[in-house]
Amino acid sequence: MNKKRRVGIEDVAKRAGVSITTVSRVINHVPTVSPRNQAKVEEAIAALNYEPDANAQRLARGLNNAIGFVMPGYPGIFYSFYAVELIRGVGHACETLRLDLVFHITNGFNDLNTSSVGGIVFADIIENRRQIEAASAAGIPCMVINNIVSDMMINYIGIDNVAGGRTAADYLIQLGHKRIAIITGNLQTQSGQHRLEGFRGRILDSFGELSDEMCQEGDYSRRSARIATEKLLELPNPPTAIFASSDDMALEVLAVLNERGIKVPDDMSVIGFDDNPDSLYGQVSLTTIHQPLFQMAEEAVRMLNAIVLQKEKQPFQKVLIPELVVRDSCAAPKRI
Amino acid sequence: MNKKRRVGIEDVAKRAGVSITTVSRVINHVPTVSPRNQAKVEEAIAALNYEPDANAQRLARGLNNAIGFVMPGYPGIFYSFYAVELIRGVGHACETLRLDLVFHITNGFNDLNTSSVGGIVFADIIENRRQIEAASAAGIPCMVINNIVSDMMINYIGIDNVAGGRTAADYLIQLGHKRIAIITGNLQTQSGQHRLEGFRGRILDSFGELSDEMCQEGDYSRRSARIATEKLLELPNPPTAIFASSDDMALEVLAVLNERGIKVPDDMSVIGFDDNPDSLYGQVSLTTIHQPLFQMAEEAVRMLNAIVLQKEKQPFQKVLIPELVVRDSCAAPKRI
DNA sequence: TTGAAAGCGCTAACAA
DNA sequence: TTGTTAGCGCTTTCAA
Repeated sequence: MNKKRRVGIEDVAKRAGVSITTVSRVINHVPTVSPRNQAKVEEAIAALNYEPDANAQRLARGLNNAIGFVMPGYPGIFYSFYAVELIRGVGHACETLRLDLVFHITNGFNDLNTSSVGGIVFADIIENRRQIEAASAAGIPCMVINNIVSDMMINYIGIDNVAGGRTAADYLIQLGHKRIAIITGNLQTQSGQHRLEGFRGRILDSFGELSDEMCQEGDYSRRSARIATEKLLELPNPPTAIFASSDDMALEVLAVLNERGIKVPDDMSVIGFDDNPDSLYGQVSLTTIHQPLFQMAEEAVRMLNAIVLQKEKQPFQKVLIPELVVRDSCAAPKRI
Repeated sequence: MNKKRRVGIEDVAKRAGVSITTVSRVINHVPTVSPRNQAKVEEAIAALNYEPDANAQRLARGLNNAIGFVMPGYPGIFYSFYAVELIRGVGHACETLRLDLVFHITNGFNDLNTSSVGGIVFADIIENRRQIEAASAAGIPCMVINNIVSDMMINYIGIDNVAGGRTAADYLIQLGHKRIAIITGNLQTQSGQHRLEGFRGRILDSFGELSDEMCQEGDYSRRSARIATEKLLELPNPPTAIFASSDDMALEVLAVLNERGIKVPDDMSVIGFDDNPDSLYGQVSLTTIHQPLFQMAEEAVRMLNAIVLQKEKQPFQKVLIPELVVRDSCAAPKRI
């Protein structure tokens, strides 16, 4: 209820002694304005401290320079390195492109206000498939981050988590490990499933099987990593290497090992996934799989914007390959 | 550029056989509509899958059901428990109040698009004083979170960090400690300054002075906490207790102590600040000072919205008191 | 190079 | 209880 009448385009026009059309031209950098008028208008804008009304512009233009960003609101999401990187990337891109960022944290069931944005970025697909379908049906371009979507014709940019899981297993096998365990991520998420799938595939290639005891289900939380690690250590024949499906979890694995006096990498190799800078500052720096979350989020916004402006055509689909980052937490096994 | 002509209020009116005004009334729950027309309009809305255009509504109403949320964009902000709690709180409140959340991560120098929001929440004041002044001058209600602002007539909701710092020192003194060190937060921030101020005040009360060596400057990063802890431990006469100005930092202190085989709380007491759940899962759970960040952010949005709707008058100013949470990382000193 | 005028999709007096 | 109509603040033809 901004009561006090804001200064409008008409005030500027009056002061500059031109029509509102000319003022509009100056605002929008339309070149056909005489230097003389240009200067007068600029003076007036500065003097009156005029700012165009974004809503009126959007209405008149029929397009929307805001993009929506929808994140699943499951508990703990904000404590993850993952979510925070995405927010940073999206935020940065919007800043650069001068787009308004309309943020939605949602459980996937409430309605999105699609009319206030030109396009929507969805971080992951969990419970919110319906929202994506509704937005698409309403003609709003959507872009899904961090999910490879094969059963819907939609724009996405994802990470090849199968390749990532495979890379982790491969590295450990190359080092000579034979008893390699995985602590999975949340298997409700595609990333959790795919990392396991890639890991299992590589293990099967070499050893023919991945035993149940070597496959502990986690959910990306530190707590689940602790429980899984303890189970692994209590095994009659514990693993010589552990692949934790996120750096956060790997850090907890490291903590448990440390508490029990098990040396890394001498007595146990640990590999993570994410390349979270937190994992650099412990006693041993963590070997991990790097995934470019920030860049992915940034590119998602840039491409979505191009699509909204019809400078790019749909569907835009891209898969990024995560890469091994060797640091200090893995070595050849001392025992077999 | 949502090309395809969306279904508008006129289409609904036509189909329902009423005027657009009546449709508008239904949308806005104006009670003076006959049940008969009400039903017809509702049918038409459902059939056409009509959704009102948020921009047009805002323009016509002259008010804005979106609020802005401005966060300082300094590096690392998103890795802090602090920032994430605020985002969660603000996000949740907007969800509840059905407000659009326009998110800005800013260095404090670029301009804010004030015209697209009804009010703005500023998380902290760092470099962005100018933005707050500009928005206020433009008549946009502002609410500052986590800062007690005495030199500006502005709405704020803050935390009494002086009291928090004092409480931490007091608890340690009560336990019998005499050599108590502080690792400060970023002293550019008010919270960093105030926690130090409160801590120092209480120390001075009991001991008359706080030596330089017992006061290590940090910046809320884990790295700075590590460096500070190392300095403290190398002292000829190290402290028996350490107050870290954030839980994140306290966790790093714990990590360093653990690496050196120093037992907590037997050989060293450690107290943090925040009440970050991460600090529950280590070997010792952290004694800390709880600050209600989530609630603060939520209330900020709620009050700001009330102000925008002129249901509450300005300035709204409130200070929350942080509280001691006793867990396992502090005990009476064994040595003096 | 400029301006008049017709909308953009909706709300809110006002009159009926 | 309903509909007519004048805006909200801007962009964009179109004609000059």
